Amino acid sequence: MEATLPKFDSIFSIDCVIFGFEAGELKILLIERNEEPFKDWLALPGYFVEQNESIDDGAKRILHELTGLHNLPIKQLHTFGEVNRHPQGRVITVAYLALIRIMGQKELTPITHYAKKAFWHPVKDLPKLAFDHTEIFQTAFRRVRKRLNYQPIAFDLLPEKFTLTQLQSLYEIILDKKLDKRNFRKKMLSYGFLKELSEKQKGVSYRAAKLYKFDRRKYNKIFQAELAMEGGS
Amino acid sequence: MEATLPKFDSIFSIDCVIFGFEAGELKILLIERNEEPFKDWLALPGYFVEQNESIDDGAKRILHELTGLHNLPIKQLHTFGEVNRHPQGRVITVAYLALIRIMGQKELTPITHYAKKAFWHPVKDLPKLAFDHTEIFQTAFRRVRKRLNYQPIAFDLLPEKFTLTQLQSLYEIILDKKLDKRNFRKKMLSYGFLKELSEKQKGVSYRAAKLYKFDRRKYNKIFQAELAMEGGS
DNA sequence: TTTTTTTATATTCAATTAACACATATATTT
DNA sequence: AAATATATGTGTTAATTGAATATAAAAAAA
Repeated sequence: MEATLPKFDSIFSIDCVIFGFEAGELKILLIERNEEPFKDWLALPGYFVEQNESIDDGAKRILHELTGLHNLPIKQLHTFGEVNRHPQGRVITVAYLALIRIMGQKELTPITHYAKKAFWHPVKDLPKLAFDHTEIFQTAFRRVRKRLNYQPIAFDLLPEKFTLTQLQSLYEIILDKKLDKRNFRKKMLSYGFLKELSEKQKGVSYRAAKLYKFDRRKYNKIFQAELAMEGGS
Repeated sequence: MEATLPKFDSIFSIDCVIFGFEAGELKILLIERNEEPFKDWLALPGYFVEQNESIDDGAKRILHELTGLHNLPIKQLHTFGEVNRHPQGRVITVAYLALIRIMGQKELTPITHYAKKAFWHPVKDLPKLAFDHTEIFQTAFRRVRKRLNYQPIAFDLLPEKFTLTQLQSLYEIILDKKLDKRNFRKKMLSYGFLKELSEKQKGVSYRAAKLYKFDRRKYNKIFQAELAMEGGS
């Protein structure tokens, strides 16, 4: 566990691209490295996989150790295997992706000393990252952008209760284009998986908007019905 | 290169799911293994990556060595990293996927002795494969099925000149459902990337159908135009 | 009470998709 | 040469979805 590479056994690593949404901005989780190479650089949270853990388990462990966050719903993104992507030797990294809700400002506290700190950084104006992490991030962002069109991933980023305007603005940020308010609301509501609450937004200096919740149970029903229709055999 | 695992350095492997279409059937490339473990079993073409090659390059090399096929247009599919997926130790495998045209019955001839032979096997009635290769195949097939709906991958499988009926039946096989002939043809032709040839089908004992070609240049034009429209910024 | 700001809502038109049946061409058989 | 068998090739309508567009109502602040 020192700054040099371990012997050339099981040189797989994991790197995680974790998206969050806070203060109207899309952000990702970064760490400041405390180890060579790229000491003091910003990087995606990542480290080596142990021999006795699956890569999925390893990804969860590493993320926890570097950020203090537990058991995030990560999914595999892509594996990066260029020969010289790591300056000290051959390291193949499996990138993982998650979209999560940034909770109240709980501090992110690395448990290991490989990271000096962990923090949320806006996706806009991302600095140059260690290794090929900029490329990994871009792959992740492209994936998210595509997936937003056919999966309900926006609700993983929003607070539990949200207004339609907040939802729309998240779509606009990720897709990087303006959407028509009337059509957006009509379409979203037509799916039938948004539950209108009796509560309203608070603390705004203008007309308060209704709050909504994402009803995952209903979504699954609808989605499974579709699958069954298309599935055949 | 013996039957035991190499020392525990660089234990990444590659496995390839290569789809083809022949005699009206969807098939994949299999090898018969000539090495323990799983000697004599059927398996996806796969082997270990060298330390000095990228995983993409490794995949091409391995596929060539095991089947004699050159430079296939493979793309990464998914990485499988369960701890016990290989009985002799920790091996993480990166699966690759390609869809190709099965040429005239050129023999598939393994160059290495790791495989006794390589051959096309129908996707229907696939036997139990070595390692977790059945699971890898299923992941690949699901991916192909989804992708068929928004990518022109059918033309990678068909011969250069094909009839609309052949095209439709390939769709029906992959999606495992019947499609309406009139709607299918109307839609396909409406895209504008199919080029009608003056030739006709030969050797059939009924009215011969027109032959078509996929015009990739036109497809790219259309597709890029769409991307530009959606892309924003 | 007036102003400011944002929420909330409907209609029309165009485009796409889904459902549906029969005449024509060609090779084969008689 | 005529009849038969088989797959090709084609259009219309109805239903659904997507795109475009403007204004009144609610709430807080001045």
